[in-house]
Amino acid sequence: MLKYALLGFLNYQSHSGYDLKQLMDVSTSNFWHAKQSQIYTTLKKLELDGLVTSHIQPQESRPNRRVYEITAVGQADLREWLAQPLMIIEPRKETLLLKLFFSAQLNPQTILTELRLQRNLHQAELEKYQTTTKDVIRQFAASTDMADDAQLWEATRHFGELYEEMYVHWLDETIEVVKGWEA
Amino acid sequence: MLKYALLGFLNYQSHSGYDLKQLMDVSTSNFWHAKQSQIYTTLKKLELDGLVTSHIQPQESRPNRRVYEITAVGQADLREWLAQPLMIIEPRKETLLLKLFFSAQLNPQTILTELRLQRNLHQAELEKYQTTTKDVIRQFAASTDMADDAQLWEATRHFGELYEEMYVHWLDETIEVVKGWEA
DNA sequence: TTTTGATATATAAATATTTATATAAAGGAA
DNA sequence: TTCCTTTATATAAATATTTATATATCAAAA
Repeated sequence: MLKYALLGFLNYQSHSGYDLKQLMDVSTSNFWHAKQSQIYTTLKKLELDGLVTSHIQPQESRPNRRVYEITAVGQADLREWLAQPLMIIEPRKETLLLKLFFSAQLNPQTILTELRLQRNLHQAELEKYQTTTKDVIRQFAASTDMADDAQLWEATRHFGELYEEMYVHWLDETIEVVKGWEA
Repeated sequence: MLKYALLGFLNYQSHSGYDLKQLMDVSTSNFWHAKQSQIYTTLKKLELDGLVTSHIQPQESRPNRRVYEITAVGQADLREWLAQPLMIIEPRKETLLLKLFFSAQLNPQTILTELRLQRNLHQAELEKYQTTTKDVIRQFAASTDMADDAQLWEATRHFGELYEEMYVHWLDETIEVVKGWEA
């Protein structure tokens, strides 16, 4: 699926692998992420498959960049994927829940330490969505004529906010449950 | 990480690969899932590593079962993993959000069809957590003396409920945003 | 009587992802 | 002047996961 994340960005404009990693880290990391190595190898494969082309862009005082652009075939592939409705619920993987599920034998203090640590992390993440991320999208929306794009990006940001709000709420509840064991 | 899901179940009692697949499907699928093939190959690897042992249990009128039990080494490994607090936020992957992020050029009707389809799926999933899943855990809690386990399982069930509630709410909101484009 | 579904295990092949490492140059900090 | 960070690409190796296929038996349904 990284394939479509890369094609999606390249459909706006050409980018190097390095660019694409930065873009994903600041925009899609809420719902899609990838390591640098996977991005480079996937771009290579996309080029082999004719969905993108690349050329070297020489630079002074910096290493040369390999810039990728999407082909007509790549655009068609992307459009087809986007138009095809997703018919299933994406299965989640949540390590914290897996650990908690098997933690009844553990010292309650050990569980509480973990839950409180996670609460801090998720609270910070929530605040990031409510401030930094929100501002970035607001400024972007004001500076371009891509109003529809900005509205969809805001929708994905809001998902992040609602998710972290829910998560913090659930952690608070679950902390209370485990606290009850100590009495 | 499937490793720890399997060790977690085997720490309660011995199971075959087939059992473990059924167990995961009805209990952890909310936050951890695996295909049958991955379960069988992972069990084989756990045995090689000395974390579990196995023996053939002959059956009449059914194929023989290979039953796995956890070793002392396996128990120690599991306990260490459980006691080690998770220090990061698990990165998510949500295909629907990835598609939405790149969908501004699409016909609004195409987006709305997908969002409404997803709304139905998530609403059904929400109701499953609120009824079937809740009952299963309630009955389990009433029938055993594993009160702490039951409370943690209920916590993971409630996560599923809160998540789907949030998801349906977000879909409703997002549907309204895209509806606004048609006017 | 044939097919379907449930019970059961196993492996091959492909794909996806992570971890680790190598290279290289500029600029700023210590 | 040495070290650290940022910019930039690339590959090897390991791990994780999915898809597909094969085999075998019994019971119930069509």
